[in-house]
Amino acid sequence: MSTVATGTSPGRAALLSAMEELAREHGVNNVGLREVARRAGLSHAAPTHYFGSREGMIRALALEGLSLLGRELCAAQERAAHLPGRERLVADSLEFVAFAQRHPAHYDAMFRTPRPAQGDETLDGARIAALDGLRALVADVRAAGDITGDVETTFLQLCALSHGLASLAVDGLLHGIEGPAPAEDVVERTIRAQVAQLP
Amino acid sequence: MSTVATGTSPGRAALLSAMEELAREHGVNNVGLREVARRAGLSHAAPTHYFGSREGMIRALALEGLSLLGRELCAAQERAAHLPGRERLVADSLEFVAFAQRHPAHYDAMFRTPRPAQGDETLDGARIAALDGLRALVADVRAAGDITGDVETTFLQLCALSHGLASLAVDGLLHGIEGPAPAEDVVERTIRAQVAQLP
DNA sequence: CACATTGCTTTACAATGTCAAGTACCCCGC
DNA sequence: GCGGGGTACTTGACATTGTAAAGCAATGTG
Repeated sequence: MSTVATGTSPGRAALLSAMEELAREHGVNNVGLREVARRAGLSHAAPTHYFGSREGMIRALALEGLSLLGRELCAAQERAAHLPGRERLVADSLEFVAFAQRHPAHYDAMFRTPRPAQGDETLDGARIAALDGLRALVADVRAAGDITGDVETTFLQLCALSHGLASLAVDGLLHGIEGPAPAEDVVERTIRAQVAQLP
Repeated sequence: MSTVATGTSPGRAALLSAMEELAREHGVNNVGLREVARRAGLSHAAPTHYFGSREGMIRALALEGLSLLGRELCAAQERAAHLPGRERLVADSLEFVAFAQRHPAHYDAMFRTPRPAQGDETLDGARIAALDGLRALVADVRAAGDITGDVETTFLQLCALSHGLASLAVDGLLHGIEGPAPAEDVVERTIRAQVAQLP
């Protein structure tokens, strides 16, 4: 073969998980192809073989993370299905932030890999799909009469707030902006206030 | 000299502005010390001389950006001083997002340079200082009786929402999440809705 | 048995970040 | 007017990186 290889294979999976470990430690843009290969016990060119380039490898991590996020948001929704409408919004938003903290490397690759990697439509599609559960939830809760605001506006408010909080939390910036309270409490308080204010 | 050099000097300024150009084009973590030096017309080691390391150079860009942001948020506040309380909150939040779009390289360095660079207290201090105007504004507007919610919570809501929107906008992700409406309209609509909902 | 595909490896190269030393210039005390 | 010390760099070297090209064993497939 000349370029990028098949979908799954033990080597590929080993590389991805090695990359995740390293990105967790050093930040996603400080991981080297060769270091990843070393940790996975393969030759230095194995990552290029599977992912085509450094950027391709990050992209692969992003795709993996997006499908994970989609599943976990749905799972959280099911767990919260019996709660009142607004509580379901709180639960899903909290789960979003918690996901970012649990999988910081994936999260970086998914939503925080600046400039390049723009205009990749399968990546864009995966992002939309991952968030579609949340969008549908907002529509449901509105249909049930628990909130009355415009669905798209409400959805974006929740997305942007959650993404903002998640980014600050993952980068350890919350303590810089807010006081020294534990990050999780600050996040929960803010999201709760937000959802309570929704019209 | 052995390590990092003085505060200002023509070379240093040239390097910083070369870096800003390059970071705008390729994203902040794809700029190379040597490329910056080339564009500034200096030798490949000039950046190391001034900033000590690659990380130090990004840090310098962050500090520059933070002082800029602080000034511009204050300027926006003065321009909006005659408006009703909530409109002043809208104006300052919008200015925050607009700043990120006007100075994407600085913004990345300031708020979106993951993992390392954590626990740098002069950077943390500069971040707090840059946002202090907004925090004070929230307190003012509340003191005037235009809003009633807790100052810290309201402040964090606005910060996180603005940061989230700014990040999405800068990364070109808004079109992926929201429809194809121009980013600026989406941002304005969302921020306006948010401020209107504040208790 | 020929042949393509998969799953890598080896070799090679240009470019990068960083370190150690060197150089040209300016100012200040003597 | 001259030596010494700082400033503002440069030059040279080195280990390491991302990427490209070619190769090679094993595994199907006709």
